[in-house]
Amino acid sequence: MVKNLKARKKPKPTRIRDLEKTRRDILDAAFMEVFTRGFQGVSVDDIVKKTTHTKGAFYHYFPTKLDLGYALVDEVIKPMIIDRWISPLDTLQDPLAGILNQIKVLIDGAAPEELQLGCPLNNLVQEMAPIDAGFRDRLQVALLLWIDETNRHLQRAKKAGFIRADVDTRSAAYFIVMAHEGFYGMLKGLRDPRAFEALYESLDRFFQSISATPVHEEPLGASHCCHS
Amino acid sequence: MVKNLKARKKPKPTRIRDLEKTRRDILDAAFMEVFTRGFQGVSVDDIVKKTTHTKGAFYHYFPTKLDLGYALVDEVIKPMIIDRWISPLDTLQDPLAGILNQIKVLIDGAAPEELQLGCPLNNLVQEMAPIDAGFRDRLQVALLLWIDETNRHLQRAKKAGFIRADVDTRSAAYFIVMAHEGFYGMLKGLRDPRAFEALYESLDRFFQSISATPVHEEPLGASHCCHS
DNA sequence: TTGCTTACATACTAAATGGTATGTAACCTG
DNA sequence: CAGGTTACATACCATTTAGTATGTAAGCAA
Repeated sequence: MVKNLKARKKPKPTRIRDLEKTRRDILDAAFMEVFTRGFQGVSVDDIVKKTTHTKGAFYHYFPTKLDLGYALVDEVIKPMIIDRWISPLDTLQDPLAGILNQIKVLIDGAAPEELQLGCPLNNLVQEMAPIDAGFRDRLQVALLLWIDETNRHLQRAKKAGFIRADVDTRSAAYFIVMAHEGFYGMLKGLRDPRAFEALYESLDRFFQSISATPVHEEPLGASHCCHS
Repeated sequence: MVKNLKARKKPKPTRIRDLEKTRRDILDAAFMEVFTRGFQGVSVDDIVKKTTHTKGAFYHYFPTKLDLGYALVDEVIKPMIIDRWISPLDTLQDPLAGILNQIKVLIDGAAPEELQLGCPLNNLVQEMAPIDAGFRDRLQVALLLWIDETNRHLQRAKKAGFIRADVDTRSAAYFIVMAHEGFYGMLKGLRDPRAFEALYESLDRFFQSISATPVHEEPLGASHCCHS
């Protein structure tokens, strides 16, 4: 009866089955489970238990568990990289300062227990890249996307005079992504908050070493260059 | 008969059962398996298949699979850290240059397929730290060991005048260990050899930024400081 | 309304998993 | 050499695992 009521309003108003949503539900639940316990650490049953759906739905959308993993990289993690680390820099004049700031914002905004889970991309790289070619290829694409987009911003910063002319922006982009991975990885291993300060300070020092403007808006101690 | 022959030579010459060796065999095989496929990715059966022993031997020495994992951290990985990253610096005047050099030596000396396996410590941190407290504690101890010992060398370098006086050696030690983890992690994800050069170049730049001697024996391009 | 297709739910299976029970030969102590 | 203990090997078990077979209701085209 409720059904009829709704059904008469519009031609296609009530969808008891929401195609997009079901798939997305499974994908989102899978992301959280895999993020917290690793791909090999969660079972398909674990994942569906976290949704309102069942195994039938799972295997309707994903032929195998591996295919779900691949979808996780392509449809959840890649957009997340863009969303968290690339897009926020779009409107900034100096992306270099923006990257450091973004790290601080995301670290400060995250719950401590979330921080200990590390970086979703890095987790999957460490766990799955050596043992599955499908993961390996997709994770490499995701990493290169991050590096390429970071490089784009660095080139822009270089043109604008924020980065010294002798700096190879691509190498720096590699390093920045590497630092992210190492940073989150260390936070995961050392639950010491002092780790954050130490790492942040050293990252800042590196950024200053490639920066054309020796002092940032927030100088950490004195200027680090040319005062021996 | 061979047995008798040997047995007469010394009081306890022939050991059909070698207590230490059996345990070590299992530990070594487990290390390689876990290193390549992850702790959750290998089964106890997998491990014993790689040895000449059986499941009975395994559970004689290790009460559970988790206990084996803990032993891996304490008895294999921790000594490996000292062996690979700390001891080689003992005889060097300038540990800073030594660290960079050691990275190069170990990377060059490793087979490409071994490099793609990443760092044994980092692998376990990423996989197991969030899901098991026993691993978490031991891995943290291992990381802090690495950081503390690195710091010791940096303090020595600072006293000897190789590191600038304003540098916080402990922060730098954190950063160096972080860079190792990130470095190996990236090499694992990006199988591009150019990644190594890019990362190495940026690492070198960071080291120069904390170094008191602006130019190393192998200057990468011109001096990076004070020539704007 | 009819009838076909899609989107799931339920029940099941074969294999793998961590762990145990039990047997047995090696080793030590007396 | 007798008797007990240690160091394993073998066979087994309960549970979990990815994946499948089958049932069924929703949605749609005619």
